[in-house]
Amino acid sequence: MGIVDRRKRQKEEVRAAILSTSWQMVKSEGWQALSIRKIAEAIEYSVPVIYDHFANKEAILFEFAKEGYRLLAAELEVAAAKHPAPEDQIRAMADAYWHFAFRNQEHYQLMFGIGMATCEVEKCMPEKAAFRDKLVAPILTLLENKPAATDSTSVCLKYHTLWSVMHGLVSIKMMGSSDVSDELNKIVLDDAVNGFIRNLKG
Amino acid sequence: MGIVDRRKRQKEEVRAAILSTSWQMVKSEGWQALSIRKIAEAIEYSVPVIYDHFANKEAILFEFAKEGYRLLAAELEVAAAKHPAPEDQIRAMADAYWHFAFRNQEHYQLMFGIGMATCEVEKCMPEKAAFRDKLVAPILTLLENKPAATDSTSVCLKYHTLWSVMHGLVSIKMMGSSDVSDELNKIVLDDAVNGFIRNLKG
DNA sequence: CTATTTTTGCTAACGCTGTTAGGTTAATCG
DNA sequence: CGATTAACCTAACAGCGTTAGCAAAAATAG
Repeated sequence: MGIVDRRKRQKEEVRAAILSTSWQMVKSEGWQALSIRKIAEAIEYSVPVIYDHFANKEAILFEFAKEGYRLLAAELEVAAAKHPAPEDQIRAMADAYWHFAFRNQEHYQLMFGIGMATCEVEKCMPEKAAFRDKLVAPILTLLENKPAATDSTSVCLKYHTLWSVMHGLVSIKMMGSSDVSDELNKIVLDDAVNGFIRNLKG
Repeated sequence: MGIVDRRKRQKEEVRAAILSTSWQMVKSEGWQALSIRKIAEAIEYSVPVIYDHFANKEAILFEFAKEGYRLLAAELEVAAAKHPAPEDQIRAMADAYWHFAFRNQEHYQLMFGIGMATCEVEKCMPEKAAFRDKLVAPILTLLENKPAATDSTSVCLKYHTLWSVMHGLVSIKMMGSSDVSDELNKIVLDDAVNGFIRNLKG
């Protein structure tokens, strides 16, 4: 039954071509410029073929958001692995988060920038949970040293605070409404993260 | 010369009708659903008339972003005026910011949510400067008690940190990817703001 | 009061967009 | 070989922002 295998393989190739072409477009012209018709032309297929692989345009962009979460989680992993102390892990991860955001602006915007129909993201996007776990780990370790604060609300609370600080800074810088230099922005992040850690230790 | 006056008045009325119709649409269907053609139909004019009042669709939305900044600045003003101590002012303003964001989601999204072509916003949007000044004031007061830290970079840095925390939290909640209850979110904000103030006092 | 100019508003089009109904061709299976 | 199924395309629908060019109405000038 090699025939059906080849068919599947060929279909997979078309799908991959759609994604790779799409990504090129997103990278070079922004996600708003992505157009089904342009994709079709680039892959040398007619328009409806694309709908055999993706429900609609958003589904294509959604794929990149998922990829973004995978990439980010991997980079956080690497950053944390370089340090034994949880506070250093948090600092390193904040650093990694910051750099990820600006080295992968398109990914970042697709992950967080647009409403994205938001079908309760965590449900249809397990990728996001992995990212969260990476951040939660060192917070948990730090809170364990401080008894009576390891309950899940505290951890959840602190994780949310940390993420907010990072995301707030990134998105403010990204929307360009910040007339502030890159260095200063990095200092702001470090300052905020240090404040967070101090607050965490009590 | 009453004639030219009436003309101006009538033109102003059309402009106002465009804005009011647009705002209704944005409120009820989201800013992405705003359509020049639908506006034209609602105000019972033909499509090109709208372009006599606004350069393009974005210019209409831009108007609401500006309005948002005016509203926000006013609410921050009121919140701060209720407290003499700068740290309480910061807390009150964070609270006001939080509530503004969710009572005025459409405004908020237009202010910060979209790239908005971002023509160096502060330049073509003096409204934003007023908002910033409101946040900066109590920070400045607090830093004055702590000598050798009143330089403008510090103030700018702290303002950015505070704004980031607030905006990060708001936008994470707004994108709906947060499975966290409202109360907890509010606690996170208070926690973060308290951490910020503690860090500020040194 | 007529003639000219200015303002005002419209129709119709251009060139896009996402999405889908329906038919045709090619390949596979019985 | 004939029937079935999968692949694929053409063409259209219904919308979008934007603009060129023209008609009508109003205001001004002679």
